[in-house]
Amino acid sequence: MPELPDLQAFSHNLQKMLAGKTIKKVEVPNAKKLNVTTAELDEILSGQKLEKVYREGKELHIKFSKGDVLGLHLMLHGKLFLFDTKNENKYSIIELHFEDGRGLVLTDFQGIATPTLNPDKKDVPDALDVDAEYFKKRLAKTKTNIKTVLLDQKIIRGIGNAYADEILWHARISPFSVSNKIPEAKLKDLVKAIKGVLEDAEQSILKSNPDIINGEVRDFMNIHNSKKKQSPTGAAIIVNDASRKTYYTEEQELFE
DNA sequence: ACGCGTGTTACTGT
DNA sequence: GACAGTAACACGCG
Repeated sequence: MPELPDLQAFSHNLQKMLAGKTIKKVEVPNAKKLNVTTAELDEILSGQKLEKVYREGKELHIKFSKGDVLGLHLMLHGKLFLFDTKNENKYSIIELHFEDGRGLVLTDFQGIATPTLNPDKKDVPDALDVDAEYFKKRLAKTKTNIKTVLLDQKIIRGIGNAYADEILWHARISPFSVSNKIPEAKLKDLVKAIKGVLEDAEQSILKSNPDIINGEVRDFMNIHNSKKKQSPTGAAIIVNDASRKTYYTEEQELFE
């Protein structure tokens, strides 16, 4: 469930709470897709000091003193918890035990959240780094609708279903617009909306939940919000009937 | 109490 | 190959 602003808030707080701690042991009760063996992971990380936690696309990255990085992808339901001495949370995927006795656990009842040791560098830009020029070039031949593009991690990393709707409303672009029909000026609005919506959301989350490291806060969202019937400017919010719901209004221009 | 929600991969079909 | 659509993963939550 967490999207980019949630992950951004988590990384901020994990950094505050965990930087400087040294790994005593790593346990991996359930990570089918981990790219190294449990023994290798424990061997490599044990003794290293946790230096930094940051977000890359939809992953959290934990950087250690010898330069190794542990990537955590929370997928739909991954949750992080801190614990004293022993993890009591169900559905544990991976546990980092620190020398002071405390620990960090990633859980996922669905079992699909994934840790990765030293994930490959991606050349796809992060959502907070794109500019209009990039979109113009990248979308020139793309006929897919713009919402699908925002969700495509091979084009732009970090945006999920809920924030895609929120961003497109702010840019006043219909989610069903054909990507290569969107005029350049509108692509500029889109880039501004991406940064504005995502950065404002992170601030809202940290303001209402200063220590958050899991879950999600969505009550401030204006469009992708089942409790709201109208946009802030008074237009009726329309919800389509697909498996991934799209929320939008007639205020958004359709390019086709 | 029961239906909704979320990311990714894998697959079919046009 | 581009693009659309769907299922599966399986439970917490209101």
